[in-house]
Amino acid sequence: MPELPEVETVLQGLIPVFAGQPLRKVEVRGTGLRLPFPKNLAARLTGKTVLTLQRRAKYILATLSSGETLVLHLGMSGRLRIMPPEAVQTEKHDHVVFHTPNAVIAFNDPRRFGLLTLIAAERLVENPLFADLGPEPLSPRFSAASLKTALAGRRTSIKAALLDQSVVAGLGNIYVSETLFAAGVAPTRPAGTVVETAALVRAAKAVLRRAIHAGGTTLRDTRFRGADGALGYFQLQLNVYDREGEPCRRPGCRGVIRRIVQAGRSTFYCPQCQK
DNA sequence: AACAAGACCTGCATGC
DNA sequence: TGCATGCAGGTCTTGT
Repeated sequence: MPELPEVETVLQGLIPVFAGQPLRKVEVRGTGLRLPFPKNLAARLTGKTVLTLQRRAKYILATLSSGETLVLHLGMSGRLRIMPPEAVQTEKHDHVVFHTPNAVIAFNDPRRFGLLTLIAAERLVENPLFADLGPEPLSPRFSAASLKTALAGRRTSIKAALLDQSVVAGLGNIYVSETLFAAGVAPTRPAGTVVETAALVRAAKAVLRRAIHAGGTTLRDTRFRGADGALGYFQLQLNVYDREGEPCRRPGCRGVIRRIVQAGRSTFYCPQCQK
């Protein structure tokens, strides 16, 4: 589920039921996900109030009245299931369950690539999870000039470079393919040779904004019925991702979408449109 | 320093 | 039906 737009969608759904709320009870099942859970996790959360909620890259950050920040990453398969207190259901792979006065929120993650930890707020930026993150793609810090600098001298493919969270923080496998298509850049080009950084930056911002808009629309009316952000994909028209063998959507283009594997991951592109 | 490959997990679709 | 294979929206570690 989780690239930047999906995380943003989950965050927007979480804010009304989590921000400002006291954690009356927290259930922790198992010993951890990608990283072990912190010691005494349930005790350190119980009775604390969630002060603010924000997103950084693909992480959700909840500052707590204890001075710690609850850090959440959805990995590949993480979901937050928001339930009214009178209709709580437990599911397989529910790892942490938060109880607030108005909602019960379950962090469910079958593949367990997700992450949930606590970090002292003043030490957040120096934490290894965050220290090397690049600029937020929707911020002015992600610009043609900054991308040019980040790509300079790099011989890996532009596809792999844009997936690198230290180059830009939040793009994932779907939106890198969509960005390269929108910018007309072939995914195999060595990153350091790509001069179209202005086009790439413009494309990435546009693709992400559209995706956030689509995801947000879906979430609004499903918030209490298993909102999971994945629904957003039903609304967003993808131009290349998962469209191998299908015709290019660009008007007048006779190209057929191809799938290749780069750094172990699928890349989709139109050989006619992307040079 | 930068890069590709492997590792971590479970679930699902496909083909025999 | 069972079984094997390959695939999945991420990121960290390993070895070159």
